[in-house]
Amino acid sequence: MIQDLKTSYGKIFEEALIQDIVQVGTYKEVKAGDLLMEIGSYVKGMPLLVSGVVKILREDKDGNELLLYYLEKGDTCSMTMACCMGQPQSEIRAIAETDAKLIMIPIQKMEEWTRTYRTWRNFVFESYHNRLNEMLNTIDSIAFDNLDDRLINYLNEKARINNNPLVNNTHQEIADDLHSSRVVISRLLKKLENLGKLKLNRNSIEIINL
Amino acid sequence: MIQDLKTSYGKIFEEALIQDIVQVGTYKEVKAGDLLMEIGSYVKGMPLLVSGVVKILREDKDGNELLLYYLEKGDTCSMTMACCMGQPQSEIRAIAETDAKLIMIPIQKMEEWTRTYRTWRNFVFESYHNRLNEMLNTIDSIAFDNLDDRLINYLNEKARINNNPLVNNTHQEIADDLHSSRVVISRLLKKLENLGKLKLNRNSIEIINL
DNA sequence: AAGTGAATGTAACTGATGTTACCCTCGGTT
DNA sequence: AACCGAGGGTAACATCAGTTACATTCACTT
Repeated sequence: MIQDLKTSYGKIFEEALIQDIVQVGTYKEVKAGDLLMEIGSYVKGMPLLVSGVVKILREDKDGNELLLYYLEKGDTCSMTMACCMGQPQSEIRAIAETDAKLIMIPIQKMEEWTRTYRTWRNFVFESYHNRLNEMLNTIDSIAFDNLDDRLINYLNEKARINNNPLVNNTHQEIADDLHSSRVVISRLLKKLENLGKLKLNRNSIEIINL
Repeated sequence: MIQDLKTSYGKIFEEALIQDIVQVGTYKEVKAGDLLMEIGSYVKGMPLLVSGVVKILREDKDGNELLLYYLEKGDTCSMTMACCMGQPQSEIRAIAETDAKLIMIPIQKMEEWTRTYRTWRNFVFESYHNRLNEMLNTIDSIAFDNLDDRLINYLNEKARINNNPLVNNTHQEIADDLHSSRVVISRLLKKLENLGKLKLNRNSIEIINL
């Protein structure tokens, strides 16, 4: 655990803080697809992502999802921090996009470290700030772009986080993330294929030039 | 200024912090419609809202706006805080919705007070947290609701912040805030009027039961 | 080989929203 | 009184996205 910590957070956290984290944090490995946090559930700890990718989802009244953004190495869940502010229940769902390793910090430490460690304070602020910016991007995308563009962005982002131009998802899964329907996504994907921008296979999509 | 401060922030800030704010803050009164912050502009200070309402807008590539949320007494602009994190330029536009009074804090004080004042630290965290939640609401609204519902919510919110069931806006202004078009808003408003939910006048809308 | 379910392709239709065009009315100005 | 611009009403149409329905293909099981 200490090795993972130093690799991912060694540059931003001071040594004493790293030691503290090792003391109170619990190491956790999760598999792709694992549910890390559910809407309405009580937040027990704050996750520091060491490796892998976690996707953060919002749900509408009918139970349909919408992808908000991804967390990557060095990120944490700002929503979780809310728990320290009298909002114990999660507003979002978190699912491991890939296998991932993370360190869970008991939420009681939040306040204390914010007081005592400058680097922790900065980390938390920066975290909030990054999440606000991601939310802004999400809003831009939903409010200003048509579905074609959102799909293209989605595929590019997916390829980026997995470091692989072959996107291993079904049309249904993509439709869920974009809060659309399978038929619509299939239609748009076919259009993009006809434009030579990608190649469709069963269960995967090969990005050519989006 | 000190009186305004105590009224709006006396319960959450300790006395010493209030004194500090009086020392370095500058008092400012603005008129409804005044531009407080522009996209791409450099952030000079952090505003503490003492009275009135400020609306926060996002803009698309064609220059059309979208209302993100309102700031009210006791709120501050989280986006502004970003300036302390190497993002000097504003991502949003802020316009006084009503006449408003605010206190501008030099951004250099942010770091210092975050270190020294527990109440300031909590205020900043809570601020971020509130803004994240408002962004979530905005996303829900854009992604999950149709325009009818967004319009209804908009009118109710407007009536709430102005404490007046008579909404003094043209259809064009509403269309701008909702990132729609005048014709569409007129159409929906007329439908709501026919349902007896409101009454349309020139330059204003009377909410009856939304 | 036949059966099965998931994934995908596709057509036809619907509904919500945006666009264009033109109208009228109100209030203030010339 | 005549004029004018802003605000608003409305029709006709276009477009995007969602829905329904059904066919096809593939991988895997029986």
